[in-house]
Amino acid sequence: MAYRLLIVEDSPELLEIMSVFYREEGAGLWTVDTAVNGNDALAKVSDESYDLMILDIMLPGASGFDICKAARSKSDCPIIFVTALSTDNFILKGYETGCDDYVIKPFSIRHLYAKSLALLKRARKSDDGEELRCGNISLNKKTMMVKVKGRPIEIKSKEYFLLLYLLENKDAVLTRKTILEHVWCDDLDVSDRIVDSTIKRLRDCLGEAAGQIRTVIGRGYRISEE
Amino acid sequence: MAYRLLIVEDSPELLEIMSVFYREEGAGLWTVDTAVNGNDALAKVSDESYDLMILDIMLPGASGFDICKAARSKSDCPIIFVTALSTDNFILKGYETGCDDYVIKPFSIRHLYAKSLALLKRARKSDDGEELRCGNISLNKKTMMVKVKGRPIEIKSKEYFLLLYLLENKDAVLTRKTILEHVWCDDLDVSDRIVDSTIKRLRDCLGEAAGQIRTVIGRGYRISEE
DNA sequence: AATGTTATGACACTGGTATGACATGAGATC
DNA sequence: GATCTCATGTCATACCAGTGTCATAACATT
Repeated sequence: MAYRLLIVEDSPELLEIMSVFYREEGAGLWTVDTAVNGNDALAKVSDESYDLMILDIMLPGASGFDICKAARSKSDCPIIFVTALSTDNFILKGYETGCDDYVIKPFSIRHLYAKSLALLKRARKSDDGEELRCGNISLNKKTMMVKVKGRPIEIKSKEYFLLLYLLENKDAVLTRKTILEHVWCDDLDVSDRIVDSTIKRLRDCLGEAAGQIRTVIGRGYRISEE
Repeated sequence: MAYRLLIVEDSPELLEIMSVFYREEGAGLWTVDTAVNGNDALAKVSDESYDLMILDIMLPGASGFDICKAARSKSDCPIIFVTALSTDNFILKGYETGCDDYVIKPFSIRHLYAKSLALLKRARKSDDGEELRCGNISLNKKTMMVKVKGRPIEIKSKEYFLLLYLLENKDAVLTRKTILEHVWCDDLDVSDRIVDSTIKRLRDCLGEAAGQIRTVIGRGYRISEE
């Protein structure tokens, strides 16, 4: 799954260099979209959604600051300003507008690329990709496949949703009550001993990874690595 | 609640400038801890837990890279390298080691400060808030996880709820009676010596942070920072 | 030194949890 | 529609960790 990148830069040469670099270096990691002026960029920002934006500040039409503001009103996608304006005031204005980083021209493209990866890594932590992992267990929300040590396993519906809920709250102790509310949300007139039974069945499914589901006596259950 | 910042820098003057700036500018936003050499820094990283680290690379003793690696093995706290080494190779090595940003000396401290805030903002998104902290102990009400110096510890149900009650009344002296009413609310026909036993077991769990729970003879117990 | 208070370790027991067998009911198959 | 099959909920039982009690040691206060 490629990350969507938007580069806004009014110098066509630099734009070309950057987009080629991101396309080549990542070997398909990035889908690069570009704009050469502020208004185009604004239109793209409002229409599309991106995983990372690299914005020049001085642009024909709207400025980089305007684009950043527009983007922020919609999402919190990481934003890097790339510009020749190196006075403290400009830089601080950039951060106030809500950017994540500020790179001054001339710059090393490898350096910029490394920054992009670091930023993406941190931003991705907060959003939920479709693959949840914990130790030897991985669950794909899209395909609803669960794997242990990379091998797919058979899993029934209730066990699947219980595992999903546990994984979405990795390391957290979940009480039977909370689990019931989230996994049996519709009919709450079941005994909360059902959680025990389902945990048992889930552990059976997980085989050697069963130990990752810990019982926390008096409080509930939690899933963790190792 | 203040954010814990670690600055590692072998030039005492620069270290002083930076720590003063963070303390003044944030007006209490930061608790600044410092180290002037690699080995001190390594010790601090393994003992304490921080919300942000600013690391010089060239240091007497262990290098900034070493410190970064050590920190990463334990937490994913944001890390900024600050150094005069500006060759591409060094910068890329920094990012490979897992830093979040790389600032080249000489640098603007306001710029660095703005970066710190941006990074903190992003890092905080991914963690699950509402943490009660007191000295080396932290308790997350949502995940029911208790950490000492940033390391999770095993804790049983009664001990957990006792610790929670103490932390919610940090620095206050709590009598056995009050504690019983709040932690054993349902069955009050227990002897109030049970509080002593549970305090003992809680102290055992807390290990080196056990001393934070003080006995106040004739009155009860209280929790405080050192 | 005497007295009251707390720490500590051993022990017993209770209540929460694991587990397997069984009941139920919704779909699938004929 | 009858039958089969499987997923899911319930229950009884056994087990054991967590919790409460107590006796004794250590400590604080007078």
